Amino acid sequence: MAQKLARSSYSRPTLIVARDLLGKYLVRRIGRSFLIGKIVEVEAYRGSIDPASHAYRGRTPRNAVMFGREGHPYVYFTYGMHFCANIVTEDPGKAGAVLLRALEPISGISRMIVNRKKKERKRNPKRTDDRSLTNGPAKICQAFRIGRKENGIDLLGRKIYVTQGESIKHSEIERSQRIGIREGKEKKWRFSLKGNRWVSEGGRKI
DNA sequence: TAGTTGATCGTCT
DNA sequence: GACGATCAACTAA
Repeated sequence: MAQKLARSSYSRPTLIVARDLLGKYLVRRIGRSFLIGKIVEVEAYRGSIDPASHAYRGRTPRNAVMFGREGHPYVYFTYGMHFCANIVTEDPGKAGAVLLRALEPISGISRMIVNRKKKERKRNPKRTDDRSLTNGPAKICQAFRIGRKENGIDLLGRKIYVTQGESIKHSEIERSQRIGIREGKEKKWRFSLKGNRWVSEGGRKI
C-alpha cells in the first residue's frame, strides 16, 4: 500500500494543495473492501478571502469543519439530494478547502457501480460508460459512500485517506474557472489533468 | 446535441 | 422564504 499523505501536506497554501492532489489516490475503506480512485479534478476554496466559499461569511454550524484542523473532509449536503466532499487545508481558522470534482476509478469499480445504483444500464447504453461513475462531485460521494457521517473524520485515519499516486508533470495540469458558482467566477482555481476522460462535463466545455 | 427542468431539503436571511 | 460548489431525464430540432 502506498504511503498516506502526512498532515503537513494539507498545511500548505490551498492552491498548492489543490494542484498537488492531482494524481494522488483517494482511498475509501468500507469494512474489508477498498475503493480507490485517482484524483483528476479539484477546485480550491479559500475561506474568508473567497466569496464563493461556504466559509466566506464566517463560521456557522455547517461549515465548522472547514475552520478546524487541516486534513479532514468537509462534506456538505446541497440541492436537497447531493453530497460534495472537500479536504480542509491550511491552519485551523483559515478555512481553506479543496473540492474533489472528479476521480478516475482504479479499484473496487463493481462496488462503485452498485453504490451508484446503475439500474438504467440496459435501458440507456450511453450511460454504461464508466466515465459517469465518478465524473462529478456528487457522483464521487455516491460511488464512495461519503455522506454526513464522514464529515470531519480524520484523513490520517483508516476510513478515508489519500495516498501518494502518480507523479504529474506541470504540463499535464490544466487550470480553469470554477464550476457552478456565481461569485469569484473569474478566479482560475480549478485544476484538472489534461485530456483525462473522467474530468467532469461542466469543466471540459470551458 | 443543446437547452430546459424536476427532484428535494438543509441552511441562512 | 429563497436558493444552492448537482444530476439525470426530458424536450426540441
